[in-house]
Amino acid sequence: MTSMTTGQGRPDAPAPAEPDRSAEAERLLRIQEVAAETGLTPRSIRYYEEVGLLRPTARSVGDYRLYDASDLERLQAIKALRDDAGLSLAEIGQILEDEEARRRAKAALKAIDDPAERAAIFRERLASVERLEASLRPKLDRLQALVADVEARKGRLRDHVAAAEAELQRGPGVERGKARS
Amino acid sequence: MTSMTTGQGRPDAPAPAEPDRSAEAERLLRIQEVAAETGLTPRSIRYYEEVGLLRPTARSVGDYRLYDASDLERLQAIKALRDDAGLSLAEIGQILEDEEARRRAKAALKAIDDPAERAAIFRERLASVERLEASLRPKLDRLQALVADVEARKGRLRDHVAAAEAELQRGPGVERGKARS
DNA sequence: CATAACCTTTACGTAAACGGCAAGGTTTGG
DNA sequence: CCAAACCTTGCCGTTTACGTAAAGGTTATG
Repeated sequence: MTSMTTGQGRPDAPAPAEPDRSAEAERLLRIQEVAAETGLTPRSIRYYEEVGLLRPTARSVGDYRLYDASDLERLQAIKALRDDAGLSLAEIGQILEDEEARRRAKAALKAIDDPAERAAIFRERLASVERLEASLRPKLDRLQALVADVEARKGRLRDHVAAAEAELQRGPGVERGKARS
Repeated sequence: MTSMTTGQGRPDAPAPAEPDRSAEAERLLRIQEVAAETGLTPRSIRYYEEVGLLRPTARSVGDYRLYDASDLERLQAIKALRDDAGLSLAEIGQILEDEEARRRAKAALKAIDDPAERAAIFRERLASVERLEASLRPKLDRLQALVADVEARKGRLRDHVAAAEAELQRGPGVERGKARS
């Protein structure tokens, strides 16, 4: 679920002659099923399409949107970036484009033999994930600090609760000593 | 900067007889200075007041908003919760109220001697920070997973870059072995 | 083949979080 | 005391990310 490698690149599949064969029965889902599975609403999914975050793999004869597994992944990635990282759809769009550029570069590598060119492609891919990291890391760090702070306070309060309950057990009448916080 | 203990509770100070004395020259800032210091806009600060997130410590004769250090802290906390944790102003409001309730409970403790009552107050405070933690922890965990994922990819790409550059150094003509990316 | 359940596009509505402007009062340096 | 810089309270506008309803095709099922 953390794969984040959610390709929107299907440059001509081997033509869907007969629907569903080749082992794993590639069922296509309609928008409501996708919504149920991702926890998004159909409206949101259509909206994401509207702003260019994903196109459904296919359309039915009657123009129903049809999604495959990779679309699912992509939507889950979008949701994660939105909810967990709190990014705007615009930022998410950038990230996904970057992601695709990396995928294309990776694919292109197979056809390239010149070592210098290969090195250049690797460096570019590296720079791209570093940009991605740069967009997430600060938030992570600060959130981590925030939570650590809360944790510390929780620990102190646990101690205080324990102490207070111990005092309760020992019976009252005992004057309490200084205790901060 | 991670204190997060930003009190909006000033129950009657010893009356500001002469402005500025008592060691640390408690200067009050006007909205623009506060904006500069917090990275917020004056508009946002007024808006936060409008929705009840903070009231300035004082007003000048001419009704200018005047903020003190604790207001600064509170605004920084708001900003952290908004930007890092990605919470809505409504959620932030809840959290700050909780925070204040804890502060009041803490203050009340000093006057209470009954151990049972003290224990109860501690338990309530504990429950409160646990709610706060519950609102932050899931995001942190998932963000962490996301970043770890990105990190891993970065590591792999670093290796590939290194390998490619090594190959460059060794000179061309060498057929490259299989390498999964 | 009828019909319920689902889908389509189009379009208007909304909540959140401000941005920006107008009209007018306040502070402060010179 | 006066002008520049800053502030106030409206109040309308905007962007983002959808919600919701309308009008009308599509699919699955008995």
